[in-house]
Order: sequence, then structure tokens, then C-alpha cells
Amino acid sequence: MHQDLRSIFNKAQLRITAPRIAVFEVLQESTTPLSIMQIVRASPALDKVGVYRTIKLFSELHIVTNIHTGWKQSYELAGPFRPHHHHLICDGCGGMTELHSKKVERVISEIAENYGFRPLQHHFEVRGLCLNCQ
Amino acid sequence: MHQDLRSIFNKAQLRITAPRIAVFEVLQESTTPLSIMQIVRASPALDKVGVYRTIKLFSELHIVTNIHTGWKQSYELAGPFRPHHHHLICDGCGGMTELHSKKVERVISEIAENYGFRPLQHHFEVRGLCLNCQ
DNA sequence: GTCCGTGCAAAGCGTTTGCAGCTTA
DNA sequence: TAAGCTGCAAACGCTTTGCACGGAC
Repeated sequence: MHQDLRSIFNKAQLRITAPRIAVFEVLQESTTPLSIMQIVRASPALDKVGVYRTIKLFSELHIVTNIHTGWKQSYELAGPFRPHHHHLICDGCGGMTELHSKKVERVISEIAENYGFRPLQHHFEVRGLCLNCQ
Repeated sequence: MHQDLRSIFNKAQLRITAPRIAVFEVLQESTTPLSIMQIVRASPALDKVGVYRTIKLFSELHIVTNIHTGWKQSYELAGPFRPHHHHLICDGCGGMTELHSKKVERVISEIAENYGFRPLQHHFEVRGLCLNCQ
């Protein structure tokens, strides 16, 4: 089941422990990005501090990416676990739509070329009103 | 000098006070977006709390916009004071390049049309390595 | 003179750090 | 067994709130 996760941890010579699996499962079961506090609340067995450390570790291993939802930041699975995408966030109902489009990446490549900049990461987020809330 | 500022405040029936002018000037003199703490440090005469309240007010009046620089957020003048733009942030030297391109806005319009979404704001930021740091 | 806005103090949270004990490989 | 990881507690720093005084109009 968590085969990908196990192999990443083995390669990095890190231990697979209960809290790490728990955080991973919470993220996996969620359809939207979660903040640290949301993860903590989602599994009361988890210690707050453990979640912080686990998320930090996951970030370094590129197992999760961090997303800016408004002012707070939240996390979701990345890399082999979920295809890269962006978010449309509705200010009316708070809903979040995943945006799968290659256009953003294309624009970044063009920009990078013009500016002689080597892009490594990017954040892109659109806020507004969804069809229902307009 | 602060003619635009004065007229915005008059229209909103708000008072023009020393701390409000001070925060505005700090932002005006800076070439990069500043965090709240940076603004506080930039003018020791200003009270921390006053900066918080002033920035909040400026946000509501659309005098400043907030930018995500990495994990922290920072603020810069917006509206009539500065043209809309995005940022290229270098992970090597920490430098920030302003990006003036209409392409991002064009992509957003296309996306909005496809998804039936009405865009109101957006955040776009690219991190990587600038020419010097590559 | 009347409110609005300020500045101080203190409380409130989210986040980080130190350390002893337990668990994984 | 030995190192890594956890969980608790406490410190830390940013942000918010309450309230009385001072300043703008």
C-alpha cells in the first residue's frame, strides 16, 4: 500500500514510524490541502510537535508541497503521490477546485528564458467566485 | 506629495495621522516588499501594534497588497502607487526581481473562462536561481 | 468638543527547542 | 545495541485585544 513511501524512506535511511505513517494517511485521505493544525486535529493520537517535524521532513523529501491558501499555508501530497496542479479558491463558499493546466508552466518557461532565471518552484493561486457563488 | 493618499483618506472619512504617513513612506522608499516586522524595524518611532492596524487598514483600502515571499508574507504599495507585477525570488542571494508581463493575466483569463470562475485576485511567485547565482 | 486613533500592557496562538525515554533497524 | 524518533514541557516570537489618553477635524 505505502510502497512508494517505504522506498523513499529506505533510500534516505530514515525510519518508518507510526506518526509518519499517520500524517501520510491523513494527507492521503484528504481531498483538499490541510494546515498543520488541521492535521493535528484530524488524528488526536498524534502529537502536535510530531506533526511539525514530520511535515518538515516530508517537505525536504518532496513528499508534500506547501500551498498558500489565502494567508495561511497548508500541505498536500506531491511527487509520485499526486500530479502537480494549482488551485482556484472560491471566496464565497471556501471551496477549492484543482486546476490541471500546462499553461502556467509554459508561461514560467517563457519568463525564465527572458530573464535568464532558473525556476525551481512556483506558487500560483487564483481567488474569486465559483459558478455557484457568482 | 502624498496627494493620492490624502484623497483616499478623505473619501473614506479617515484621519491622516503620523503613524499612517510613516508606514506609507517606509513602503514607498523600499524597493522590495516588506514584512510587518521589517516595517517596524525600519522606523523605531512606530509602535508595533500601530503598524499592524495601519497595514490592515491599508489592505482594506487597497493601498497595499500582500505578497507571499516563501513562507512569510510581506506588503508593498499597490493601486495608483505602483503598477501590478509579480516576483522572481532567488534562493541563492535572496534577491527579488519584479516581473512585468501580461502573460500571467492572460492565462488567468483563459482558465477562468474554461472553469466558469470569476477571478478577483491572484498570487503568482517563482523561486529559483538568478543569473549570478546559477 | 467629539470621536477616532494611538500606545502601552497583557493575553493568545502557532511554532520551535531541549531533553529523557522508547522504538526501529 | 546504537542511533534515530517521539512526546512532554517550556520558551519564543508574532499577532490580537482592552483600555485610557491624546490628537485630528
